[in-house]
Amino acid sequence: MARVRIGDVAREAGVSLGTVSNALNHPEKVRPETRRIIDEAIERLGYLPNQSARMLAGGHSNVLGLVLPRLNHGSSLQIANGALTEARRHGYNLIMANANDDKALSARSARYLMGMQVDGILVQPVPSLEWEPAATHTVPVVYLDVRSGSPGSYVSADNMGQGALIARHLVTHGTEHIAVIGRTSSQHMKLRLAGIQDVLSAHPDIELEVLDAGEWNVSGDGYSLGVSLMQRAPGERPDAIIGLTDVLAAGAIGGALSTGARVPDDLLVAGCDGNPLAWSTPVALTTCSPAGYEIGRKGIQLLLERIAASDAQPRETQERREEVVRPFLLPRASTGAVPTEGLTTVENRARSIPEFNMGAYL
Amino acid sequence: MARVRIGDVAREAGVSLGTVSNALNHPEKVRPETRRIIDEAIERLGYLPNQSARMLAGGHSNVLGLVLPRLNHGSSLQIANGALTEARRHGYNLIMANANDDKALSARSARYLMGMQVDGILVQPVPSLEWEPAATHTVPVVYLDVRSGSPGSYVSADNMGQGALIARHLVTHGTEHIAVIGRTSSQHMKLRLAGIQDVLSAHPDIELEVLDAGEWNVSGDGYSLGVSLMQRAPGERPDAIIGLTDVLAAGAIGGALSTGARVPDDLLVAGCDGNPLAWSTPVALTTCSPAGYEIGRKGIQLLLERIAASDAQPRETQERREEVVRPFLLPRASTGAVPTEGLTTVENRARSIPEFNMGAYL
DNA sequence: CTTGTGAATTAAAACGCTTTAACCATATGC
DNA sequence: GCATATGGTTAAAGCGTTTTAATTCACAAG
Repeated sequence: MARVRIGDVAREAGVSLGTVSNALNHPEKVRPETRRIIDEAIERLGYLPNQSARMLAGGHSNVLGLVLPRLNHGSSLQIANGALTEARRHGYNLIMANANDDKALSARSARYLMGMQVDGILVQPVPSLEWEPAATHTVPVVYLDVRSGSPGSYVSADNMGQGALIARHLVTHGTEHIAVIGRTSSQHMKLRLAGIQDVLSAHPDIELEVLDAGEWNVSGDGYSLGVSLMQRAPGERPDAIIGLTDVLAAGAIGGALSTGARVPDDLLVAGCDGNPLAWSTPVALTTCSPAGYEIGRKGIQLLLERIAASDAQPRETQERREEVVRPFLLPRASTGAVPTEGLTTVENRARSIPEFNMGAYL
Repeated sequence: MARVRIGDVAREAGVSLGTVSNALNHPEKVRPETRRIIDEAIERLGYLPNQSARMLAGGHSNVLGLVLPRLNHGSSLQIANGALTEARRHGYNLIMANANDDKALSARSARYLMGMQVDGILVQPVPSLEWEPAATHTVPVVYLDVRSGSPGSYVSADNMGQGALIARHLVTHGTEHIAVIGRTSSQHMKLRLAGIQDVLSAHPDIELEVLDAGEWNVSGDGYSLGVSLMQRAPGERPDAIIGLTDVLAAGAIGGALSTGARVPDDLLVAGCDGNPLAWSTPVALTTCSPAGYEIGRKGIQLLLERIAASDAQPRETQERREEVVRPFLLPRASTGAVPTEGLTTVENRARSIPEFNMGAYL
C-alpha cells in the first residue's frame, strides 16, 4: 500500500504541492474555496502527513517531550497529566519517555527527544544526589520537582511550605504532642519535616517526635505505627499524627481506629501532598494541595516562554528561572474540619481538588 | 549555536559523509580503525543525529508507540512498564501518548504516531462500547487489554479466569456465603463476576450475593460495605468477600476489622488483578497476578512479530492474532495462606510478584 | 605485467515536506 | 489607461539523513 504523499493530494485537488502545504500550515494564506477542495482531497485519499518530513523541513515539530524517572513515582502521574493538559491547551503534542529509574536512560531519552526535533523538553530527574554534567542542549529544557541546585530552570514544589502549613493547622487545633511519620531519608520528606520543625520552634511547649517509617512508605507501615502509637500509655500518646506522605497518614488512621481511638476526637491526623490514592480513608484526610499537577502545568508554561524567547535571542543569554508551586491546605474530617452535609464523601472530596479526576481509580 | 551535522563529523574525521552514516548504522561495513576515528570526531563535536532525517531517509525509526487511555486507569501503568521493558530489551525506543479518556484524542494520537514513522503501535483503547471505524493503518497495530471484538490483533487479560481462580480458591476453603463487591457496570468486572458465577454454579449450596460498589471503586466504598456486611445478623453474614478490584477488597478488610471481625478467621477476603497499590493492607491480601505488566510485554512481542512479518508479506494478508494472559493465584494471609516467617510483610509480598518494583510508592 | 576480486570508501540520488521568492491575475489609485 | 498593490498560487531550493551504485585501492592469481 503505497503511502499517500502531499503531491498526490495536490494532483487530486488540482493545485500545486505548495498550496496544499500552505493549506495545512498557513490556512489564512489560501482562499477558503481552495481550502475546501484540498480538504476534500485529503479526506478522499486519507492523507496522513509525514511528521518526520515536516520536522526536517520545518525545523520544528510542535511537539514537547516529557522525561519521567518512573511512572509510579509520587508525583509523576500528576505531573504528566498537568503537562499534557497544558500542552494541548497551547496546541502542542506531548510525548513521554520513562527512564525506569535509570539515570543513563533518562539522559539518553532526553538526547533522543532532542534528536527527534522536539521543540522543548521537560525533565523530572531520576532522584539522585549529583546532577549529571550539564549536557549541551539543542532545545530549551526545564526541570521539574527538583530540590534547588539544578543546572537550569526548574519548577518545584514548596515542600517546606507544605510542612509548615500542616503544622500551623494543627497548632491552631490545640495539639500538644505531634508524631511525624515518614521516610526521612528522602529529600522531599526532609524538607517537609523541616517546615514542621520550623513552625514548632515557635511553640516549645508542643512535643514533637519523628518516627522513621521504613523504606517503602506503604500504608501498612502507617498502620503499624498508628497502632503502636495509640497503644502507648495515655501520657505518652500523641494527640496528632502527621504523615509525611498521604499514604502513610491513611494507614495511620486505619491503625488508630483499629485500637478504638476516634479520629479526630482523640487524634488528629494529617498528610502531605494530597495524593488522590489516599482519598479513600475511613475518615477523610486533611492534607495539602497536591503539587504534581500544578508542577506539570507550570513546567509547560515556563518551557513555552523559553521557546518563544529562544526565537528572539540565543538561549545561552537567558536567565535561569525558578518557579515554586505554592501549597494550600485541604482541611477535612481527620482534623475536625466540618464535612459538607448532603454530599457523599467522594463528592465532598471532589470539591476540594480541581483535578479531581486524577483520582478515579479502576 | 549551529547544530552539528553528519557532514561536520565527516570533515572532522577526514572521511566522507557516507562513511560516517555507515559507521552509525552498519558498523560491520567500516574498518575498525576508521570507526575509531569517527567515534572520536563524534565525541569531540558532540554530534546528535537528527532522528527526523533518519526516519525520513531510512523509512523506519526503531521507535514503537504506545497510546494509553489515561495514565491512572487500572492497568495502564503496569502496561506501560511492561511494554517499556520489553521494547528496550529488543533495542526499540518507546514513546507514549496519553489520550486523557478522549476517544478522538486517542485516534489522533495514534495517527500522529504513524505520521511520525514509528514502526508499530500499541493501543489500549479508551473504554467505550463501540470500536471506532477501523482506520487504515500504515503500520502494524496491536490492541491491549480489550474485551474481544477488537478489529485487529490484541492482547487481553483473562478476566473470567481471574474470577474463577479466586472462586475456586475460596471454595476449597469451605466458604458457605460469598459477597462480591464491585462496580459491575464495567466490562472487566462483569467478566470477573461471570467467572465467579461459573464456578459457583457447580456449588448450589454456596450462597452468592453481589453488591454494587458505586462508581468510583475507591477503598472507602469497600470499607463501608465491609462494615455493613459484618454488622448483619450472624446468619445473614457472609464468610467471604471478593473485591472485584483489589482496592475495594483492601477497603473491605479495613471495614471488617473495624467491627471487630477477624480476617481470615471470621472472614476470608480476596481481590482481583493484584494491584500493587493494595499491598499495604493490614492483612496481606490474596489476589490474582496483575495482568498489566504481562499484557504490555506480550503486546510488544506480538507487535514485533507483526513488524517482522510485514517486511515479508503485506500486512493485509496477515491473520488476526489474539493473545490471552493467563492469571495465577497469589494466596496470602487474608484467606489464611501461611505467611512466610522471618520476612517482613513487604519482603513477603515482594516475593510473590516478579515486577514488585511496580509497587514502590513515594 | 595485466586482470580479477573483494573490501572500503565515496558521490549522488532519494525521502516528503516547508518555505522563499518569483509569478500572475485581478483590483485599486491617480 | 498605466503604474501599483494585493491575494493566491507555483516552482524550486533546501532540511539531514540513508542507501544505491560507482569508484578506488590493495593484493592475489594467471
